Amino acid sequence: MKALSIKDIALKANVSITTVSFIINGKAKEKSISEAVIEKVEKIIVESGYKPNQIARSLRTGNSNIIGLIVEDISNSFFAKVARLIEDKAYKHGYKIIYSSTENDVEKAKELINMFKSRKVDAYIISPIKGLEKDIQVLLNDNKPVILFDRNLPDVDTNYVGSNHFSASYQSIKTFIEEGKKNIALVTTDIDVQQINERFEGYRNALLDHKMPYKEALVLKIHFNQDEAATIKQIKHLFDTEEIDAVLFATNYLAISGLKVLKITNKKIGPEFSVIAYDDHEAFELHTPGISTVQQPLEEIAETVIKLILSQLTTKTKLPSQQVIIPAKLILRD
Amino acid sequence: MKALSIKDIALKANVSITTVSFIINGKAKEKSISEAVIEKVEKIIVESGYKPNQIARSLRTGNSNIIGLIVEDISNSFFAKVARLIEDKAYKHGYKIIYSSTENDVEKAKELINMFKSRKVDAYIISPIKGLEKDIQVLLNDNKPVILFDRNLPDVDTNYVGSNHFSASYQSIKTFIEEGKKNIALVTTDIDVQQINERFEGYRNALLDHKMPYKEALVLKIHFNQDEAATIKQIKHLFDTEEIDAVLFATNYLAISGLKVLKITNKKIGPEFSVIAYDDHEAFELHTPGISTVQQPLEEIAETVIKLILSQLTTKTKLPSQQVIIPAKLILRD
DNA sequence: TTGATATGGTAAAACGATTTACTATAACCA
DNA sequence: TGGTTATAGTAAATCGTTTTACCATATCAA
Repeated sequence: MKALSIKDIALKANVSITTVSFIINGKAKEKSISEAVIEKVEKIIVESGYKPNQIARSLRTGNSNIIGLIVEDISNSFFAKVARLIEDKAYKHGYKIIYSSTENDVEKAKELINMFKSRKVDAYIISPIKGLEKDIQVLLNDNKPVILFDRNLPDVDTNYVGSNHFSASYQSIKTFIEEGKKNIALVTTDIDVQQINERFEGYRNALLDHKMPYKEALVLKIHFNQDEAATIKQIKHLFDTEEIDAVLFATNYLAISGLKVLKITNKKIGPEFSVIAYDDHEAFELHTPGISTVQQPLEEIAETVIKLILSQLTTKTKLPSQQVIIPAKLILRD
Repeated sequence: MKALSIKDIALKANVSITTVSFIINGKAKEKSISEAVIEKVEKIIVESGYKPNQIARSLRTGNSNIIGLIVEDISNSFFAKVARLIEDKAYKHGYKIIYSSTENDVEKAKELINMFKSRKVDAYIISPIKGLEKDIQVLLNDNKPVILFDRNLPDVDTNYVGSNHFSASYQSIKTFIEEGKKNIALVTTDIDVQQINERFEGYRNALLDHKMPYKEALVLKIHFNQDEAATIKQIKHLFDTEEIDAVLFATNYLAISGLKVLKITNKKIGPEFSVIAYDDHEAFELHTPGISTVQQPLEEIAETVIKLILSQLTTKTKLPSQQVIIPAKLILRD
């Protein structure tokens, strides 16, 4: 039982394929098709449950109504939540999302871009990594909208939506200092992306601006793809060997590992040991005591991303690139 | 700068389109194309960076190498994690995932199925809701592989991968009873899906089997799509008005709301008040004290789903439906 | 009456691949 | 020698749409 085609509809209605196509695409009036024919054809379409083959449509028109989403890891709660919001909003405008996780692997990311390209996605939403500059430039040359989010690629002139990681990080450390903390650690990752680098710089600058020493020993850079057990070990080592009274975690999964260390070692968060985590997570709110976090406004990020895409998609002319920085909020708990 | 087509390659290599196609698809040997020609064409393909247009390919062959994934909410950590695992495994076999969230809305789900159908996805992975039976049957009649997961639809004869929710729930309650709990509450949702119903039945049967009364007042069914504030209010009301010494939460997001209530009201989990949550979550491990949970084996679920899909996809003959039940584990914490 | 315009519609090319059926030559065997 | 088979490759149909260019006929203004 093959699916119906436009041909079948044309046959049933005793009109040409062209006529059916015009009606489907709402061009009937403009192409002067009579009301009677329109009604007849529409009735047949509804009755038969005919749905146009999107593949054929894409082949002919060159666009797919699909938006490609490339992130580091779709199961990370930050990305999962943004993805959901983006999907919702895209869906309302007739677009679907196809996604993939790069695992911070440049080769995989390049492959993904190529797959999306050969699938003719209409636009790209990418949380990029270094080394993708050229591939993204190719997309831009091809006149495809590309929105970077969460992380920027300074060498690529395209749209970017993200938070001000430097200032959020700076604020966090400033808060620690004002609380009288003397030995503030930073647990971050070793991936070389702007967002992570900014968090580091915010940390360092806040210290220096307040005349506090920047001690390398208090900065732990965790290798990205290692398993959690190793991460926990390293964090534990840091806590065991250094005298620390406050720590900023640069990502939520690092913070979760860190909290596990505290739990294992039975170290308590309190006046003599403070924690701030980057990117909120249910676990932080529920933790006893509550964990202060830097909250990125997911809804606004998603909204902005979609808005940028739609504006690019509807105006065929190339719009100037926009860099939208949405401030992150420091949520102090307990 | 339009993308290269197979025609361009044929022209450059001075051979026919057919020849190029055979080479691309690894049928060169079988179609007796000479080694010299193969090499020449392959060289041109590599040098020019030509990538076949998947849309055209799909139109001609009728399959897309895309698998459609339909879940309740992709941002829920359970689904996000399974989705990530499924994506990984699918990717390794050359398939991509296109996903959407139903929000438990039958109409939206039907629409999604139709969109996927018109996009000619090769297979469907669906966490279904009641009311979708007919639509899924249509897919099956169309000979498309459909794997239901997390929830089953008893009236549809297709593949299913999930946990034994009845026995996990039963075990949880039994554990409570053995600890001497007398007033065990259940916080669940009002959606009518098998998985949720089984959790309820497990609760009820465990009580009755142990000669304990089933009290309707201790079962709170939260309306699915309401916002969290309302949920918190209802749970708080339950805790305030009923004497309860243990509670089973039927989903992780309900448990999170419940834990928030405890935090707000400063009620402590301990010997006189126990909690078990369904579907693990980072917040449960980190909570003080740790929250016991029913853990579904995500990796195994994803693995099984993909295995079923691939076996269906590779054998064109219709395989008998399989129902794979992977036991859930009750993790007791603290 | 003539030329222009509106009305109502259609034929056929195009999108970029896959695949079937075919051709032409060479090699081989009896 | 003639018939069969292997080798090396190609032309053209096809998938299901959209869209361009066109054709009639009717109407209308000058």
